[in-house]
Amino acid sequence: MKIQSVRGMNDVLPADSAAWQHVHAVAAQVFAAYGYGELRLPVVERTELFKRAVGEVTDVVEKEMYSFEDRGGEALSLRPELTAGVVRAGIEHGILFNQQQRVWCTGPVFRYERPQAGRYRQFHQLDVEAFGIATPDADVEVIAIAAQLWKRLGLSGFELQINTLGTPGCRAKHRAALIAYLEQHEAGLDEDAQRRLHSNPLRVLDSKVPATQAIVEGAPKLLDYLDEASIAHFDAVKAGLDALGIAFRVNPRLVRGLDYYTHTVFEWVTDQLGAQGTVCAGGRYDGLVEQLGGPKTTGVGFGLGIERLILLMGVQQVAVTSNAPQVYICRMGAAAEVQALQLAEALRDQFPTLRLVLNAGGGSLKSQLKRADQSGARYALVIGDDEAAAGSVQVKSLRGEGDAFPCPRSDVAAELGSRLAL
RNA sequence: GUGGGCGUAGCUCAGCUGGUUAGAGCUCUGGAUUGUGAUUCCAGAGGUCGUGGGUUCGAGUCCCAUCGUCCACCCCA
Repeated sequence: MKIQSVRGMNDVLPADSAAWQHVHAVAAQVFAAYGYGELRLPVVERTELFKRAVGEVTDVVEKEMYSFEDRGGEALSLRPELTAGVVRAGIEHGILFNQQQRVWCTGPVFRYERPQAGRYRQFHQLDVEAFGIATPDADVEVIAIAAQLWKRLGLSGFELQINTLGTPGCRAKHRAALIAYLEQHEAGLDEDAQRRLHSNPLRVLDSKVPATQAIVEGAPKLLDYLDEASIAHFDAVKAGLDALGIAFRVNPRLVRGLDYYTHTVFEWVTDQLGAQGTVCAGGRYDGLVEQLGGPKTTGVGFGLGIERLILLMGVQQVAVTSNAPQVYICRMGAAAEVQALQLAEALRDQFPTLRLVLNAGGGSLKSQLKRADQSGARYALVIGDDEAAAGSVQVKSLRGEGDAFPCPRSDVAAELGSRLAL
């Protein structure tokens, strides 16, 4: 029996890693452009952290966590999202006390679910968080970061959906009223809706079942429970997005699955990825830090699914910075092999960004050139007995830039430097 | 956890109502061209037909189980 990777946990092969490197490079650049600093965190945290942050009765905590006891009996979990760990670390190192803090984080997260298109058990997120800014300009900033990222990656076709959940107070009042209303009509609800009634009543509002929909029509609306400050906050977010020319749609049914959200919630959605169209999602979580034992401070941020982002880049065929070699050196004959070895190292010394492959493992010139071609290199350098004796190198274009020509060895660096703009 | 599709060469797949030795394309290796790739031609290598059981004179093909994978539901990035 061959040993395979764990279900839903995938390898990224060299042919695909260029896209990942591109995403990380562009993201790091964008986050820096907004003054966000990177946080690197452990993949494992105490299970208790996620129970308290994400919510005890959420699907993520109830049935999707990889939880285990370590040898010392500690209850630990592979992180199912990044925000909880970011907040934990922020509190632990005292960087959330009485100050603003802009941070980002990336890495693998884990959820035990059935894999499907755009959903995996180990997946990767980019996470952006702004702490200590209670005003709606932080909500706008965080959304703008995502928009900037799409712009720089060359992605389009998203719909930005936004909604407000108000304060925990109005949210709770609405929730109570909603549950009371739905309980009165429980018999008329479909099976799914009855199950969600207590676990996630806001989700019932989203039902597609006609009978349930009819009941939902008369249900208490969150909008009616929002206080003036919440409405003003939401209006300011919308105004900020308008000012930036970021199109959005208010979706009153937009509810996030994690308990900690307050006020603004948003999703960047695409219809190009099948059933899992949410690429980036987030919102404000003003109570979370305090709830985890930190100071009373606000937070707003988002999580972005890298796999979904990369799938979308494939669909939209966006250009990715190539990491294919630029030059491949073919060599045969004892003297030439040594000269080529020295030349390769000298070229790398002189041009730190040059991507150069030196043929290894021998082979006929024919087979070496075949490898050169398939490596994606633009030029092959050929050094055989003749060139070794003459102190020259043959420069050969593999991409239709004219015939091969001999070049004195001392001039090779200059020749490549100008041709490849090194 | 529920439902459906699919498991045949490294990859993408064909293989009829069960019937000799399981095929193609791509890739790879070698040759045509003593040292010139990508095009062309020739040759070669590469298979426990996912696994286990059953039916049958005979199973890649039918049945059962199991594992894997993909898609969808639930939920979510």
